[in-house]
Amino acid sequence: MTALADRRRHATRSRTAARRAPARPSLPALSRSVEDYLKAVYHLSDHGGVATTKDIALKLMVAAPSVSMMLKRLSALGLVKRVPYQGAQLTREGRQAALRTIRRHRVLELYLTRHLGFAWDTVHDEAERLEHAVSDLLIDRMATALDNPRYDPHGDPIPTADGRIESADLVSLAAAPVGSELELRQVTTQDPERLRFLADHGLVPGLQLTVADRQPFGGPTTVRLRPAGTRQIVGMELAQVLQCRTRAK
Amino acid sequence: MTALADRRRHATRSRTAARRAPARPSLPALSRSVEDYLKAVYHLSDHGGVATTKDIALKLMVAAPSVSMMLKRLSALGLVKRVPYQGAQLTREGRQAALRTIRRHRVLELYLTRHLGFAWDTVHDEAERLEHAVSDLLIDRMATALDNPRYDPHGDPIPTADGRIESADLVSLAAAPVGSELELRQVTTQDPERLRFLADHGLVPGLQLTVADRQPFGGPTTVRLRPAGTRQIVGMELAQVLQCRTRAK
DNA sequence: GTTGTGGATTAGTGTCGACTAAATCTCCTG
DNA sequence: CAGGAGATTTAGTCGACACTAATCCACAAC
Repeated sequence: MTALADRRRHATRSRTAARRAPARPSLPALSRSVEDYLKAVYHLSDHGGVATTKDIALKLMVAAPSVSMMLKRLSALGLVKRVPYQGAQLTREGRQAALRTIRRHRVLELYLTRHLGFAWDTVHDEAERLEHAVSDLLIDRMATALDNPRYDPHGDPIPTADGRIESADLVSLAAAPVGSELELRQVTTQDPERLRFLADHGLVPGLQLTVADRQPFGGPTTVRLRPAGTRQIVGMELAQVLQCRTRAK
Repeated sequence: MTALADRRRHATRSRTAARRAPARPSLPALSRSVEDYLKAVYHLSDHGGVATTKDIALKLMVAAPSVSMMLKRLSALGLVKRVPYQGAQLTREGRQAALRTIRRHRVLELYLTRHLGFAWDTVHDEAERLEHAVSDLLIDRMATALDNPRYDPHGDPIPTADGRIESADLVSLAAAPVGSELELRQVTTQDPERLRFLADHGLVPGLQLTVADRQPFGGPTTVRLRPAGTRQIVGMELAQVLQCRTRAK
């Protein structure tokens, strides 16, 4: 709970004593909806925070009351902890379930690009539908065919089959100081248009670059690409989406 | 209609004048359930017959009233023609939709066996779930990667992207006269145990064989395999599942 | 402290697709 | 041609998930 229930705990007016969730062994077969909600909560409460009803509703494009209802169900299933009017976080089980779905999604994305000729700006929607239908066995076969990859086409880390995920310490290109020598690691957008633009300009994970210049007041950033040495001007919105690792000088 | 509404047409007590279905252009995005029902009707009314409520219910493992309800909906959507208490057949549109789903299923089965190391007795369930989630684009990519195959791992013909399907004129091994020289073309079971047995004994599509002997009264059939010349005894139930083409002597 | 406002929840519905129980129809048989 | 068996449909529910409208809570601002 941590960030969730520190104060105003009494606001729950001691509600019906949280039912036991029977410690599911492994695969209770979650519905598509449940998986989507768990993913949303995972992404929104990413770094120790709390997912609010509104944010979940926006992300999943449903009305707020639908979220309230579903969070109540997920809470009864033992997949989230929530404090009414405050927000929700995943339990350990909920987190495992979310990571299983995310693993499926990311392995699928990579497989579609590597083995079936999809461009990186078109795989998201396909993976979004398939992630609810594939078996873990199929995902593992795909992962094997891909040589157990660690990152998807956008640079996001792929959770392992046993539910571990790498947490990288990255900095947005928009926040990196001028002069930084960086390696582009993740591209955190799914907008096809942006992705196509980025690919066209060589801005894909693995790229080595140096921050050459930045206009003040959120203006564009100029980066120098390695090894070619060409320069590229990246607008603010795009720079925010490019997550980088600082590289040894 | 043909076989459906020849007699007892008045049994419909002139019901509310069949609503217009608005001649959908191409892809109205059918639900998983609808696709399953269409497939069931397709398979059950295969050779000009009629699919009955009971048979559909058995095949889909649902209760009969669920089938009645759904057939009414499908009829309203213009996907089946039905005569109450008699049965249902697909319309042209329904048949196209069913073939689209079947194409997806069979391409998936073949892809899973050829490219991801699945055995032919394990692909059915996986394909059954995936067929409702994959895009036509993905299926076409898989088909291309497979070099536009004509048959799935069990020998069933794969419908083309524009909805044509090969109709083969096959005879069951159980019905082939002694002395026939045959090529095994299709294996019409999805039972994993049988499939494993068949594969273990080399009884897979493409096999050349000769009917050497048959016990009377539905007893086992003995076949001689080509080119090895070894003999194999096949029980009645299995023989019925092996569909063959007669081969030039 | 009261109060206003925006976010959250409850209340009440609707749809899809399943179910059981109770009619109803078809068609075979005597 | 009357009955009856079995298949089919109707009637009434239910659960999962969505919605809108109305109410409720939290928190910041006075």
